[in-house]
Order: sequence, then C-alpha cells, then structure tokens
Amino acid sequence: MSPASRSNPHQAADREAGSQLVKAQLGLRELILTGKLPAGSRIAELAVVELLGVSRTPIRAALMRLEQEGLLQALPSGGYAVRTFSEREVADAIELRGTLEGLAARLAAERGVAQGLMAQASACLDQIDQLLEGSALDEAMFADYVQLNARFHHLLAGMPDSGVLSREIERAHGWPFASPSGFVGVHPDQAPTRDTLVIAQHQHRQVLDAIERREAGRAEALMREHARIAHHNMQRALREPGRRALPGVQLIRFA
Amino acid sequence: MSPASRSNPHQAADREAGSQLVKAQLGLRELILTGKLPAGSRIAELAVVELLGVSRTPIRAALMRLEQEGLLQALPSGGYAVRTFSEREVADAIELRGTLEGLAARLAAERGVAQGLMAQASACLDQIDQLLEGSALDEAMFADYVQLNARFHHLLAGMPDSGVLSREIERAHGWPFASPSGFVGVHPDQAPTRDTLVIAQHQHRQVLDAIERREAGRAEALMREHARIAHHNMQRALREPGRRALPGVQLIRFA
DNA sequence: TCGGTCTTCGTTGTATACAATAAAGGGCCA
DNA sequence: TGGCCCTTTATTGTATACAACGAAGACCGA
Repeated sequence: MSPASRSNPHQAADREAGSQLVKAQLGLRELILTGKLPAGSRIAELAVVELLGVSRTPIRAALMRLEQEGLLQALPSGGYAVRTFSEREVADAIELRGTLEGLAARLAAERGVAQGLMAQASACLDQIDQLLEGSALDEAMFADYVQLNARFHHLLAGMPDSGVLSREIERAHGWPFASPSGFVGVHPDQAPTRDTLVIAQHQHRQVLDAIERREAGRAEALMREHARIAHHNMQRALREPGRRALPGVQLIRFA
Repeated sequence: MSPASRSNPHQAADREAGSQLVKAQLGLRELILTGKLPAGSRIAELAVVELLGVSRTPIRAALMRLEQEGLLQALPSGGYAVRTFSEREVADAIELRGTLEGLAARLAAERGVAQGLMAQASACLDQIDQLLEGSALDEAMFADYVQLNARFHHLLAGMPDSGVLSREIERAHGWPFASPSGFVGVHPDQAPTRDTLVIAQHQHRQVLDAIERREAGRAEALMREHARIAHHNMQRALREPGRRALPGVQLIRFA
C-alpha cells in the first residue's frame, strides 16, 4: 500500500471532500502556510505523498497550480521550492492588488452596478458597522471582520461584471499577505487597532458612494489608497514579537 | 504504439525541442489559435494525443496551464473547452493590460531605472523609428514592428524590477488579442495604417521621457492610453473582411 | 591529502493501466 | 409513437511503473 493509510480513493466520503486534486491543493497550501514545508526548501513529491495520502498525480497537479498561484517556485533542474518573498515583493503584491481593485471600482462606477449587488455590498458594510460599534475587541470579532471584509472585497471584484478582471483580482488575493485581510491577525496582540478598522470601513463606504454617484476617478483612487492600509499593517505586524502566528509570514525574507 | 508516430521520447532531438510538456503546451496553443480546435468545443485528451504525439500526462499538464492562462475553460463535469470571449471581455483584457503596464511605468518612474535598461529601451525605439522612416509598408516591415514593439513592452515590464508585477504583465500578454501587437496583422490589408504606428511610437517616446524625468503620474496615464490603441485596432480589425488571418480572432463571439 | 572520475542512488518527467463517472443510444412499456 | 430506463461506451481522474537526469559519495591516481 503506497499512498499511506488511504481509504479507497473512490468512496463517497472522498468525493464529498472533493477530488484528490483539491485535497492535495488545500493540503499543500496548508503545509506551506503553516511552515511545515520550510520556506525556500525544495519539495519532494514522495514526501508530500506520505504527508497527504494522495498519489503523485494529483500532487503534481497541485504543485503546478500553486506555482501558477505564486506560492511555489519552479526550479530550473526540475521540481519546486517553497517561494520566499522580499519585503518589497510583498509591497508590490499589495500595490498590484490595489491597482486591480481600483480598476474594478472605476469600471463599476463607469458601467453602473446592478441594484441587488449594491444592496448586498451595503448590507455587508452595515454588518461591519455593527461589529465596530460593539465594544468587544476579541478574537471572534476579528475573525468576523476578516470574513466580512473578504466578502466586501469579493463583491466589489464582481461589480464590473468582468470575468477577466474578477479572476485576476482573486488571483491577487491568493498571496496570503496581499489579500485584503492578510495582516489582520486574529489574536488581539497582532491585530490592528480598532481605529485602523474604522478608517478602512470609512474607505469602504466612500468607495461605494463614489460608485453609486458614478464618480469613477474617485472610486479608483480610493481603492488604491485602501490597499495601502495592508502595507501599513504589514510594516507594523512584521516588527511585532509574536508575528509567527500570522499564516505565511515566515515566507518573507528580511533585509 | 499509442502516442502516434513518436520517436523515442527520451532521445536528444526531443530534449532539444524542450520537454514533452513544452511541446504539448506550444502545440495546443497553436491548435487553438489556428482554430484547428474550434472555439467553444470540448477538448478530448486522446484526440490531442494523436495530434501531437505526446502521451496524456504532459497533455493534461499543458491543459491545466492553458486554463490558468485563460485560453481554456474548465468544464464542471470535467475536462476543458476552448474558451470564447465576448467583445467586452476582449476590451476588458486590453484595459487590464493597460492598467498593469501603467502601474509598471509609474513604479519605474518612482523608483528610477538602471541606466543600461533605459538605453536598451531607447535603442529599441530608435529601431522602430528607422522602420517607420523607411517607405516600405510590407509584410516584413509589420513583422519587424511586431517584434520590436513586443521587445519594448517587455523591457518596460521589467523596469520596476518587480518579479511580481512583470509576471502578471506577461500573463496579461498571454491573451492573443490583448497582447501589445495583438491586432497588428502581418498582412498589409489588415494592418493598421502607418499613422497608427506613428502615434503609438510617439507614446512610446513620451512614456520613456516621463520615466526618465520621474514623472510618475504622466507615465502611468500614457501607458493606459497607449493600450487603448489596441482596443481601437480591434474594432477596426474585427469589421474587416479578411480578419480570419489574425490568429485567435475566431475565439471572439459577436453580438 | 587533494583532485578527478566513476558509480550509485534519489528524484523527477513520462507513459500507461485501471476505476468511475457522464453521456449516448437502444429497448421496453405505456 | 413517445417517453423513460437501462445498458453500453467514451472520456476523464487517479495510481503506478518505467526511464533518464542530477547529485552525492566512493574510489583511484597523483
């Protein structure tokens, strides 16, 4: 029995959890982000086979996908290594995301957005408001914020109704630290201050307002600036002592 | 013998031409762009095996890559289909490229560019000037233009010295019609007028000038506007009678 | 003792066999 | 004759066997 301790790969339970490829992709992602596969190290396929209990074929497929996503680096002699990022590359990734989201906001303003979608986005922001009005600043609150924030950014990416663009934005979100809530740790120690979230939420509102008023240039500029909060959060988070808790930070090389 | 008429896959001749994966990827790309695999149709892996003389494994890898590139669409029931594009999706892809190249130009201006790289770009533009000064408007001239133009855009993508960004720009160039010279057919009939090329070249010069003077905003705006030439060329080219000669146009659905 | 070369081993790229699903066609019943 | 179900077939997802390349170590010679 080679793929270690696997149940029959074609049973219903496995299909529920998705295909072997999905299992491999999620598993690999987790292994990388949690640092179980050290940053910069080469990845041996057979090692992953033992770790995940999936045969080489879906593992190789997952490796290819993660390389496209940018988490892995293809080695010239074959195989892959866990990619590391310079601080500047992280900043570039954030700037890239801001630019793409800015484009989305501009196009949304220029083209107009379906009523229902705007309502969903607005409702999402209402929920964030409620969250911020509550006095709790605990783990659960930050976890909720991360989720709602991700939802808002997802809705915004869909507003221009452009498959091409929304796809690229989702790609940009793939980098763990470039994603909208990348540096919003769930532990209060590493979490940004409440004021930071208030500022971010203000920008959310203004962007939606600009889109509604069809003020394209303003919408774009706001989204760009909004992304820079992540850059600010990064600089703060990286200098904190307990930063290991943030998933993926160990992928960043320091100067 | 299953992979039809293959020479031994591990002979030197094959390695020269690159791995089987590269062969499959390039071959599939060609089959799609030339329309031998009809737009919208499902792709049967075994059919491609016979067409390219490569086994299923590298073919599947190539299919995955082309799906990431955006030329193929993953079907929910498994497998892939040749993706088709609405006219608006093409426009979006061009706008996306312009935005990314605009970001590159802005960052280049903000950060400054190595002397050697600027010199290369400048020399490239000199060559285009020479081309336009010559009176010939034949196939060879357009082919040269396409090559030099691609080179300039590639150099520009590298100017911010950002692996993250240059990679995304190259991705955006992957769409055949969104690439910088996408609608510059090599047949004079479908080629843009000389004046169009003169305008484009003027923008090239101005962008370089803006970057040199560290005028970031101007550099960005110029590159965005520059990409819109492609949009203009598209609208012209799509209404021409002999447009079949342009590779990839058959992927575009009309309203 | 050091350098070079040869060998061996591990790892990846490729091909193919197998299992399961989805679609298509034919047959049966109403 | 039309609709539904069953069977059959084609095609994908997965596992694994095999071949070649690259790296590390051992051996030999100087």
